Amino acid sequence: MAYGCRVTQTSPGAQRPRALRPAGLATRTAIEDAARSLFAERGFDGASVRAIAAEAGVDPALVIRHFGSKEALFLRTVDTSLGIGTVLDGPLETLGRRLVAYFLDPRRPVIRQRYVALAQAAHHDQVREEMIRHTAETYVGPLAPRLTGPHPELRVALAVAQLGGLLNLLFLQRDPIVTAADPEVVIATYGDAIQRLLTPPDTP
Amino acid sequence: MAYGCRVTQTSPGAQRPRALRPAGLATRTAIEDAARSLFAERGFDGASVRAIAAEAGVDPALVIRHFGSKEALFLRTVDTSLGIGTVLDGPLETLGRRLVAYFLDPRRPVIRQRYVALAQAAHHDQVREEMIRHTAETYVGPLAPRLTGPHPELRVALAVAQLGGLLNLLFLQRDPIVTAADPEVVIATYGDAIQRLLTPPDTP
DNA sequence: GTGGTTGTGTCAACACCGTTGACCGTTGCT
DNA sequence: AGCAACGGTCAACGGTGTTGACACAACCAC
Repeated sequence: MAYGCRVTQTSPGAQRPRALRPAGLATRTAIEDAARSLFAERGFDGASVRAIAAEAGVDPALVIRHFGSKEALFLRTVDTSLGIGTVLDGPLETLGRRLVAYFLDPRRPVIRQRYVALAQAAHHDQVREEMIRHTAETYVGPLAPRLTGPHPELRVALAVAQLGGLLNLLFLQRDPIVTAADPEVVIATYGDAIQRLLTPPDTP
Repeated sequence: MAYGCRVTQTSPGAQRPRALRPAGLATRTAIEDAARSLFAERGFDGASVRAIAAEAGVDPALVIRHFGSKEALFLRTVDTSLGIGTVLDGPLETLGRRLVAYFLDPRRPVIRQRYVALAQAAHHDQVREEMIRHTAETYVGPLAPRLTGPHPELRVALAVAQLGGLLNLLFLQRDPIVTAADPEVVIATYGDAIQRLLTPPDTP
């Protein structure tokens, strides 16, 4: 009954070791680097734990030992925010187009990789919950108070849905029409449709 | 070099046997029924070939024998259209709201199941191509000619993207905000945003 | 009727997957 | 010195989709 820190009495989730030694930390980051690389390169399903372990030069079992599960490793490794960050800080009136422009920017090819990996992992519960949390924290929290008119939270959530729809068609489905279209036209057209959710025309 | 009908010379895809006998047809439909049921119930990943075979009362190998692969069985079994059909026939001016209303209708719980299964299978190439084909055939083809203004095909594709975004947030991510919201509000708000893509206000 | 072809079905196996338990050496604290 | 915990390896488990070898049944030509 009296044991160490590996497993506590009630929560099997808190299994990450505290006070790790230098060697442990080194291999941990090696595994994280390998995971980041392979998840981006091959997606969630395509990157096997064994391949990640091989890339990091360790035993597959050690990956699970350190991170608990492949899903947990993914969550600790892949940035679910896709690097949005400061885009949301600008003026609300042009946010629609700026959001679309950010994700369509060819100088950020990492976004596509991360989104594909994220979408593949989306039907695992922990990842799903993290995405919900991220939406609430990154989008709804900061944005809803700045909106006028009814149902601000819902309208932000719907704007996020609309944004996700574009990423889905563009990066996952690779729809030929949208892919071949002039990015500026997509930014203007789709951005304005998102804008309508954030600042409806009858709410000046 | 000279063999029967199982595999033709050039196309390895046409491997389904012709002129099947009654017994074969019966088990084929049994497998299809089991697959339809389990794919809807557990999704693409959750429904294993072995489970489908067990439900149909046959050997797992027979499933692959008959359909070539799990992916092919899925494509032959699940309706990728989600039953849209006649919704697109009505007046263009109210199509945005009608589309959203169709997918939010609680009398059609099958839609959610099929969408989840479809989304899980979406990163397999054949399924992806089928979805692109379906978008082109069901939405872009009939709708784009009815649109006025510039880039009609692109605007239809973007409307489809937007619609998919809602389904994604609602059925896959199960976002609490949208889930808890009044469906009528969602239909009005999101439907009007879609409508803006189809009939922009500056194109009367 | 006989033989060959072909569809139908079964069985065992392959290669791979995420994960776990048993085990061992090393580290660091007391 | 002793001991607990960490860092790591190994083999294995139960699961996956898929394949090849093989057996039986139905049809067709002779």
